[in-house]
Amino acid sequence: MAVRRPLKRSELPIDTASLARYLVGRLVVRALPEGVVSGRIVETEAYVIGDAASHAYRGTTLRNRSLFLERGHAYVYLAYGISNMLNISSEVSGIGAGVLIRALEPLEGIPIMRLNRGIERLRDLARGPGRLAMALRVDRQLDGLDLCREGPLWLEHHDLDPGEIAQGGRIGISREKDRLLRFYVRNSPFVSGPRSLMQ
DNA sequence: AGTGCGATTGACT
DNA sequence: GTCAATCGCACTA
Repeated sequence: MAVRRPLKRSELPIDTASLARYLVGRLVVRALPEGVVSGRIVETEAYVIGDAASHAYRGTTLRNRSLFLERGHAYVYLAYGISNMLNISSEVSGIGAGVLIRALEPLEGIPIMRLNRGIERLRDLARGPGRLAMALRVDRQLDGLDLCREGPLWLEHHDLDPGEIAQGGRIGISREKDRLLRFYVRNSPFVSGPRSLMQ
Protein backbone atom coordinates (compact mmCIF):
# COMPACT_ATOMS: atom_id res chain seq x y z
CA MET A 1 0.00 0.00 0.00
CA ALA A 2 1.77 3.10 -1.26
CA VAL A 3 -0.42 5.92 -0.05
CA ARG A 4 -2.54 6.11 3.08
CA ARG A 5 -5.64 8.09 2.32
CA PRO A 6 -8.72 8.13 4.53
CA LEU A 7 -12.07 7.76 2.76
CA LYS A 8 -13.55 11.15 1.97
CA ARG A 9 -16.92 11.89 3.49
CA SER A 10 -18.22 12.66 0.01
CA GLU A 11 -17.41 9.05 -0.95
CA LEU A 12 -19.75 7.68 1.73
CA PRO A 13 -23.37 7.00 0.72
CA ILE A 14 -25.72 9.10 2.85
CA ASP A 15 -28.32 6.37 3.33
CA THR A 16 -27.57 4.04 6.27
CA ALA A 17 -28.24 0.69 4.59
CA SER A 18 -26.27 1.81 1.54
CA LEU A 19 -23.36 2.80 3.76
CA ALA A 20 -23.47 -0.54 5.56
CA ARG A 21 -23.17 -2.31 2.22
CA TYR A 22 -20.54 0.13 0.96
CA LEU A 23 -18.32 -0.41 4.01
CA VAL A 24 -18.03 -4.16 3.46
CA GLY A 25 -14.60 -4.70 1.95
CA ARG A 26 -13.22 -1.34 3.10
CA LEU A 27 -10.42 -1.02 5.68
CA VAL A 28 -10.47 0.10 9.29
CA VAL A 29 -7.05 1.46 10.28
CA ARG A 30 -5.93 2.01 13.85
CA ALA A 31 -2.76 3.90 14.79
CA LEU A 32 -1.28 2.61 18.05
CA PRO A 33 2.02 3.54 19.72
CA GLU A 34 3.40 0.10 18.75
CA GLY A 35 2.37 0.47 15.11
CA VAL A 36 -0.50 0.40 12.67
CA VAL A 37 -3.23 -2.21 12.97
CA SER A 38 -5.75 -2.69 10.18
CA GLY A 39 -8.36 -5.07 8.88
CA ARG A 40 -10.82 -5.51 6.06
CA ILE A 41 -14.45 -5.10 7.07
CA VAL A 42 -16.23 -8.38 6.36
CA GLU A 43 -19.49 -7.80 8.26
CA THR A 44 -21.69 -4.79 9.07
CA GLU A 45 -25.18 -4.08 10.34
CA ALA A 46 -27.33 -1.04 9.59
CA TYR A 47 -29.36 0.65 12.34
CA VAL A 48 -31.55 2.85 10.21
CA ILE A 49 -33.85 5.85 10.71
CA GLY A 50 -37.01 4.88 12.61
CA ASP A 51 -35.50 1.52 13.64
CA ALA A 52 -36.77 0.37 17.05
CA ALA A 53 -33.54 -1.61 17.50
CA SER A 54 -31.38 1.50 17.07
CA HIS A 55 -29.93 3.33 20.06
CA ALA A 56 -31.03 6.53 18.35
CA TYR A 57 -34.70 5.46 18.27
CA ARG A 58 -35.73 7.50 21.34
CA GLY A 59 -33.76 10.62 20.47
CA THR A 60 -30.40 11.87 21.60
CA THR A 61 -28.89 11.05 24.99
CA LEU A 62 -25.44 11.49 26.48
CA ARG A 63 -24.42 8.03 25.31
CA ASN A 64 -25.75 8.02 21.76
CA ARG A 65 -25.16 11.60 20.65
CA SER A 66 -22.36 10.57 18.26
CA LEU A 67 -24.96 8.72 16.18
CA PHE A 68 -26.39 12.14 15.34
CA LEU A 69 -23.12 13.47 13.93
CA GLU A 70 -22.63 13.84 10.20
CA ARG A 71 -21.84 10.48 8.54
CA GLY A 72 -18.34 9.08 9.10
CA HIS A 73 -17.98 9.67 12.84
CA ALA A 74 -17.33 6.95 15.41
CA TYR A 75 -20.01 5.93 17.90
CA VAL A 76 -18.47 3.66 20.52
CA TYR A 77 -20.44 2.21 23.41
CA LEU A 78 -20.04 -0.54 25.99
CA ALA A 79 -22.35 -3.54 25.52
CA TYR A 80 -23.19 -5.88 28.41
CA GLY A 81 -20.72 -3.97 30.57
CA ILE A 82 -17.97 -5.90 28.82
CA SER A 83 -17.60 -5.35 25.09
CA ASN A 84 -17.03 -2.12 23.20
CA MET A 85 -18.93 -1.75 19.92
CA LEU A 86 -17.62 0.33 17.02
CA ASN A 87 -20.26 2.06 14.91
CA ILE A 88 -20.10 4.69 12.19
CA SER A 89 -22.66 7.47 12.03
CA SER A 90 -24.47 7.33 8.74
CA GLU A 91 -26.79 10.22 7.99
CA VAL A 92 -26.75 14.02 7.85
CA SER A 93 -26.03 15.98 11.03
CA GLY A 94 -28.96 15.83 13.47
CA ILE A 95 -30.36 12.50 12.21
CA GLY A 96 -29.49 9.51 14.40
CA ALA A 97 -28.45 6.30 12.62
CA GLY A 98 -25.36 4.18 12.29
CA VAL A 99 -23.54 1.14 11.00
CA LEU A 100 -22.16 -1.44 13.44
CA ILE A 101 -18.85 -2.94 12.35
CA ARG A 102 -19.18 -6.60 13.33
CA ALA A 103 -16.07 -8.31 12.01
CA LEU A 104 -12.71 -7.74 10.34
CA GLU A 105 -10.27 -9.85 8.42
CA PRO A 106 -6.93 -8.90 10.03
CA LEU A 107 -4.39 -7.41 7.62
CA GLU A 108 -1.69 -5.31 9.31
CA GLY A 109 -0.32 -5.43 12.85
CA ILE A 110 -1.50 -8.96 13.48
CA PRO A 111 1.04 -9.53 16.29
CA ILE A 112 -0.32 -6.40 18.02
CA MET A 113 -3.86 -7.72 17.63
CA ARG A 114 -2.80 -11.03 19.19
CA LEU A 115 -1.40 -9.16 22.18
CA ASN A 116 -4.50 -6.98 22.50
CA ARG A 117 -6.74 -10.04 22.39
CA GLY A 118 -4.61 -12.42 24.41
CA ILE A 119 -5.22 -15.21 21.90
CA GLU A 120 -3.37 -16.66 18.92
CA ARG A 121 -6.00 -17.87 16.47
CA LEU A 122 -6.17 -15.53 13.47
CA ARG A 123 -9.79 -16.31 12.70
CA ASP A 124 -10.95 -15.18 16.15
CA LEU A 125 -8.93 -11.96 16.45
CA ALA A 126 -11.71 -9.70 15.14
CA ARG A 127 -14.66 -12.05 14.50
CA GLY A 128 -17.43 -10.30 16.44
CA PRO A 129 -17.93 -6.65 17.36
CA GLY A 130 -16.52 -6.89 20.88
CA ARG A 131 -13.49 -8.86 19.76
CA LEU A 132 -12.86 -6.42 16.93
CA ALA A 133 -12.85 -3.47 19.32
CA MET A 134 -10.50 -5.26 21.69
CA ALA A 135 -8.13 -6.21 18.85
CA LEU A 136 -7.98 -2.59 17.69
CA ARG A 137 -8.00 -1.23 21.25
CA VAL A 138 -11.11 0.81 20.52
CA ASP A 139 -13.02 2.16 23.51
CA ARG A 140 -15.20 5.11 24.49
CA GLN A 141 -12.22 7.46 24.30
CA LEU A 142 -12.65 7.29 20.51
CA ASP A 143 -16.38 8.09 20.65
CA GLY A 144 -17.21 11.01 18.37
CA LEU A 145 -13.99 10.76 16.36
CA ASP A 146 -14.06 11.78 12.68
CA LEU A 147 -13.09 8.65 10.74
CA CYS A 148 -12.62 10.56 7.48
CA ARG A 149 -9.26 11.98 8.51
CA GLU A 150 -6.00 10.48 9.63
CA GLY A 151 -5.81 10.18 13.40
CA PRO A 152 -6.14 7.40 15.98
CA LEU A 153 -8.68 5.58 13.77
CA TRP A 154 -9.89 6.02 10.21
CA LEU A 155 -11.40 4.30 7.13
CA GLU A 156 -9.62 3.51 3.87
CA HIS A 157 -10.57 2.34 0.43
CA HIS A 158 -10.04 -1.26 -0.64
CA ASP A 159 -11.51 -3.19 -3.56
CA LEU A 160 -14.07 -5.93 -3.29
CA ASP A 161 -16.24 -7.57 -5.90
CA PRO A 162 -19.81 -6.49 -4.99
CA GLY A 163 -20.95 -9.98 -5.93
CA GLU A 164 -19.21 -11.30 -2.83
CA ILE A 165 -21.53 -9.33 -0.54
CA ALA A 166 -24.45 -11.21 1.00
CA GLN A 167 -27.32 -9.88 3.07
CA GLY A 168 -29.25 -11.34 5.98
CA GLY A 169 -30.98 -10.74 9.31
CA ARG A 170 -29.26 -8.91 12.13
CA ILE A 171 -27.72 -10.76 15.06
CA GLY A 172 -28.33 -10.50 18.79
CA ILE A 173 -31.35 -8.17 18.84
CA SER A 174 -34.97 -8.77 19.80
CA ARG A 175 -36.73 -5.87 18.07
CA GLU A 176 -36.99 -5.57 14.27
CA LYS A 177 -35.33 -8.96 13.96
CA ASP A 178 -36.59 -9.74 10.48
CA ARG A 179 -35.10 -6.79 8.63
CA LEU A 180 -32.31 -7.77 6.28
CA LEU A 181 -29.82 -5.16 7.40
CA ARG A 182 -26.75 -7.30 7.94
CA PHE A 183 -24.14 -7.33 5.17
CA TYR A 184 -21.18 -9.67 4.99
CA VAL A 185 -18.60 -11.23 2.71
CA ARG A 186 -19.96 -14.53 1.46
CA ASN A 187 -17.90 -17.51 2.61
CA SER A 188 -15.48 -15.43 4.66
CA PRO A 189 -14.23 -17.38 7.70
CA PHE A 190 -13.86 -14.05 9.52
CA VAL A 191 -17.62 -13.36 9.65
CA SER A 192 -19.34 -13.80 13.05
CA GLY A 193 -22.54 -15.68 13.78
CA PRO A 194 -23.67 -19.26 13.18
CA ARG A 195 -23.30 -20.90 9.78
CA SER A 196 -27.08 -21.34 9.72
CA LEU A 197 -27.46 -17.60 9.12
CA MET A 198 -25.53 -17.82 5.87
CA GLN A 199 -27.60 -17.61 2.75
C1' DA B 1 -33.45 5.75 43.96
C1' DG B 2 -34.39 1.17 42.24
C1' DT B 3 -34.92 -2.10 38.51
C1' DG B 4 -34.35 -4.70 34.27
C1' DC B 5 -31.91 -5.64 30.41
C1' DG B 6 -28.96 -5.40 26.43
C1' DA B 7 -26.21 -4.44 18.76
C1' DT B 8 -21.45 -10.09 23.61
C1' DT B 9 -18.14 -13.18 24.96
C1' DG B 10 -15.87 -17.10 26.98
C1' DA B 11 -16.23 -21.04 29.79
C1' DC B 12 -18.55 -25.03 30.54
C1' DT B 13 -21.99 -29.56 30.18
C1' DG C 1 -26.19 -26.75 23.46
C1' DT C 2 -26.39 -23.54 28.30
C1' DC C 3 -25.07 -19.76 31.27
C1' DA C 4 -22.76 -16.16 34.11
C1' DA C 5 -20.04 -11.90 33.97
C1' DT C 6 -20.62 -6.93 34.36
C1' DC C 7 -22.26 -2.04 34.02
C1' DG C 8 -24.27 1.95 31.73
C1' DC C 9 -28.48 3.37 30.47
C1' DA C 10 -33.48 3.92 30.04
C1' DC C 11 -37.49 3.56 32.38
C1' DT C 12 -40.58 3.65 36.43
C1' DA C 13 -41.88 5.83 40.75
